[in-house]
Amino acid sequence: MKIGELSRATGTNIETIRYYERIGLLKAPARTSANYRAYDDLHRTRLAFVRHSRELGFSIEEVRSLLDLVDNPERECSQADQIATRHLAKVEKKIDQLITLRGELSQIIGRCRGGVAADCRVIESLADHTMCHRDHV
Amino acid sequence: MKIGELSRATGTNIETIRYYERIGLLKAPARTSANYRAYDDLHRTRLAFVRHSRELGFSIEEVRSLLDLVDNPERECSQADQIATRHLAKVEKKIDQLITLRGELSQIIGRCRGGVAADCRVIESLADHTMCHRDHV
DNA sequence: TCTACACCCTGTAGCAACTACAGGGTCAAG
DNA sequence: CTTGACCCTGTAGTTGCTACAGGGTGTAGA
Repeated sequence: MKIGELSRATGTNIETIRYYERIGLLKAPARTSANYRAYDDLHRTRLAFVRHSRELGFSIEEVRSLLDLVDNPERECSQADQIATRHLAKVEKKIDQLITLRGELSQIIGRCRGGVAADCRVIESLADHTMCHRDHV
Repeated sequence: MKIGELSRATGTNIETIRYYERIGLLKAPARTSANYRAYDDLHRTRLAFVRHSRELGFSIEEVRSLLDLVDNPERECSQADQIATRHLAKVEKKIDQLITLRGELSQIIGRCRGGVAADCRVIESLADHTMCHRDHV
């Protein structure tokens, strides 16, 4: 499988595949006589794992740790669970933050009654943080 | 006001203030004889506006457009409203995505029953996207 | 007066996680 | 024999900062 096929098979940008190889997330594949990368099914599986993990929001370093567990099946599963649990906590925190944000934003937008910028309630709200009812990060 | 005072007054990192000046978000202030930046209250207000906008998740370019409206008070307020409304839509989309993500993650985590990585359901789920009930980005 | 220390300056490099070239080589079809 | 699709390496750009390195300035105490 050449890099273009792997790219199509996994929905991953070619540059991204090469990037993953460069940072050591994917092992370097064999090369053809023309120096083209030649991938096999194991590479495809591994890349799919990486992509899926990334889609779920795991960082590259987290993916690296997860791949480490894949490569060492005798190790404790609890490590994977810990990574996932911590990530879930981050996601939940982010959701909370964004919901707060959404509240602030709709309040600010709701104040707009048209006219010129000089009288703009949106701009006024942005200038004056004390108008906010809640804190935001 | 020297940069350190402005930094404390607005809760902004000194490096960040200089960065904002470099990218033209803040106007370059006057300098003292020792070549120190000398800020006044207008600078403080402007930086507070920038910080608040950034806290609300507006991009630097969006902040730039908003500042443009501040500097041209005769312009239509609807531009500010448009920027904010578009941003709100982005925030709402992100919330939806994260909620989907949260669902996927808790499902994956819920499957963990301990043991070694070879039998790990978390890793299994990451390897096999087809187990997901919903799509994720 | 010396010196310690907090503060300021510029310029550049680093972070995450890619993405986008530039400038070349390879290979099969028409 | 040329066109076009594909591949290669290496480097620079993206966003929004943050972190130095290697200097200068200003003031308080010994």
